[in-house]
Amino acid sequence: MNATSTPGLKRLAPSGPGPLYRQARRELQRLVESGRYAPGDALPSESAIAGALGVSIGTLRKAVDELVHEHVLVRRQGKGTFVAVHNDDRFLFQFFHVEPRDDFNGEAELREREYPQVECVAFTRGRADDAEAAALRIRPGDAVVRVDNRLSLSGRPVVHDRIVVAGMTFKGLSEKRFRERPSTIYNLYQTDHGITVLRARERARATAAGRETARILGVAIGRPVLEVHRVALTFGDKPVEYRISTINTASHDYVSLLSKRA
Amino acid sequence: MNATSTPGLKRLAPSGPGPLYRQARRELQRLVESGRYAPGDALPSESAIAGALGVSIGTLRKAVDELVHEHVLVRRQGKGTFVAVHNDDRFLFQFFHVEPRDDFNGEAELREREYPQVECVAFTRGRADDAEAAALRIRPGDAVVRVDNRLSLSGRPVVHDRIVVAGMTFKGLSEKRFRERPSTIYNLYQTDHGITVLRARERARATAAGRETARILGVAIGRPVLEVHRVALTFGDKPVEYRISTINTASHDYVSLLSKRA
DNA sequence: CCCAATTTGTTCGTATGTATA
DNA sequence: TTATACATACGAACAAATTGG
Repeated sequence: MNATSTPGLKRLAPSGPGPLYRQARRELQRLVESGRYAPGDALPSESAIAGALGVSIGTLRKAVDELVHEHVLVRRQGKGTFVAVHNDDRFLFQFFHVEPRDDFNGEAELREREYPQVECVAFTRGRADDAEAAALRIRPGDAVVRVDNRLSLSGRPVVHDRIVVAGMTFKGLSEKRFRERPSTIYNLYQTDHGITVLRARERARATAAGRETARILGVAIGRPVLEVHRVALTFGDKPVEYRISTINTASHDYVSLLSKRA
Repeated sequence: MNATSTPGLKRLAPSGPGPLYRQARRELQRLVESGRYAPGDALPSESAIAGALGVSIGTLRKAVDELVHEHVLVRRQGKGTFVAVHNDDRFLFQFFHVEPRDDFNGEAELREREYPQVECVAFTRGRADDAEAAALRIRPGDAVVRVDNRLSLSGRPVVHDRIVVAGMTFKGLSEKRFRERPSTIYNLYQTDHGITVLRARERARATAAGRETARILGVAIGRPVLEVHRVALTFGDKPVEYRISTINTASHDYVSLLSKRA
C-alpha cells in the first residue's frame, strides 16, 4: 500500500529484458498507449512513479527523458509531466512544410509562418486499393475513409491533400465531426480515436498535373507539380494515415530540415 | 598539475552562463571545432575530462550526451569517446535520399540501399551570383567553386548535382583532389578543410526540365523533374555548401523521415 | 507581497555492470 | 586476468519554477 495511492503502475520485475530504465520507459509508454493517461493529463510526480515502479529517481528520469525526446511526454518545471497534446504550432508545422519561395535569404527558422486555410472538398467511404492497403498495412478491399482537402495560403490554393485512413481504426469518424474539428487533423485523431502520430515517412516526386489536380489547384494540365506521399506512424511504427499531397510549387517550396539520425 | 596531464581543457568558471553541463558542452565543442581533436581522434576518458573541467562525471556525461545526439561525438563502450567521422553509410544516406519507387510495400528503413555511381561532369571557378551569395552568406561576386556531378543508380542517370562552395572557405580545393577523393564529399570537407557538416536545410519544388538538365539526365525537355535546393550547415548554423539537386523522379522517389522537433 | 509546498532541473558522488584490449 | 572506458543504477542535496494560502 502506498500512502499516495498507486497510479496504475506495476512494480518492475527484478531482471526483465534490457536495462531497467528501458523497462520503466516501456511501462510508461504502455500506460499512455492504453489511454490510462490521456493527452493533456498530468502523470504522477517523478518520485511517486519511481516509488511505484521500485526504481530510483534517476533511473525514472532517464526513462522519461526518452519519451520526452520522442514527443510522447512533456515536462514542465514546477508543474509536472504531461502526456503530449498535438494541437499547437509546433506540431502543426512539424508535418506541414510548405512555404512561400524565398531563396535562403531570411532565416527560415525564425520567420513567422502563415497558417493554411483548409477547405474540405470531399469526404467519402470506400474500399482500399492496393497502394492504400500496402501503405496502411490492411487488406485490399478493407473499408477506408477518404478526405480531400484544399489548403490555401494568402487566399491562393497551393496544396491538395488526399487523406486515407482505415475504417477499422477510425470507427466513429463522421464527416460532420471531421469538418467541425476544433484543431488540427492529428489532434482529432488523438482526442477522438486515441491515436498519437509520432513520425511520418515521406516520398516526394515531380509529376504533371492531371485533370483533377488542375481543377482543384487552378493550374494548367500538364504543369509540373510536387506529389508527396506520406505515411503517418504511431507507436511501434504502425501506419495510421496515408496522405498524398499535391503541391503547386510555382511560388511555394516544400521545406525540410535534415539532421540527426534517421 | 594533473597527474594525467591536462588535455587542452580549461577549468570552468564557477558561475558561467547557463547550466554547468552546457558550459562543459560548449567547451568540448570548442575543442572539436578548433581542430584540437580531429575527426577519428579519441577524447580523454570521461573521468579525465570531468577532472580537468572540475565537474562531476555525471555532469560531463550529460554534456557528451548532447554532442553524441548531434553526431559531433561517438561513444564506444570499453573503448572511449571519439570525434565523429563522416564517411560511412549512415552519414552518406543521411543526406542522400533518392530511392527506387516502391509504394511503401517494403520496410524502407530495412531495405538494402544502392550506392550511387558519381561522375563529375564539370569543375569550374567563378563569382557568386545573388542566389548563391544569399545561400552561402557571402557577397555577390566573391569567389566560388562550382562542381557538376551526375549520379546514377543501376547504371541510369537519376540526379544532377550542382554544388557551390565559397573559395574563401575551401582554400586548397583542387579538381584533382576532388575527383580522386577516397570517400564522400562531406568526408572530403572534413578531412581536407576541417569542416564538419552537421545539418542541412532543403527546399524542394517541381519544375520542367531545361535544356541542360535534359541533356545530363537524358530526359525530354519539359518533363517534370524535382529540384532540391540544399544549404549544408556546420557549427553555429554557418552555411558551407549550396547544392541544387535535379532529380528525375520518373522511377525514383525523394525520401525523408520526419520526426522529433524541428 | 511573501511564504510554503510541490515538482521538475541540476549537480554531486559512489557502486556496480559490461565491453574492449 | 587485468586494466580501462563507457553504461547503468542508486541516492542525496540544492536550485528554479509554479501554485495556493
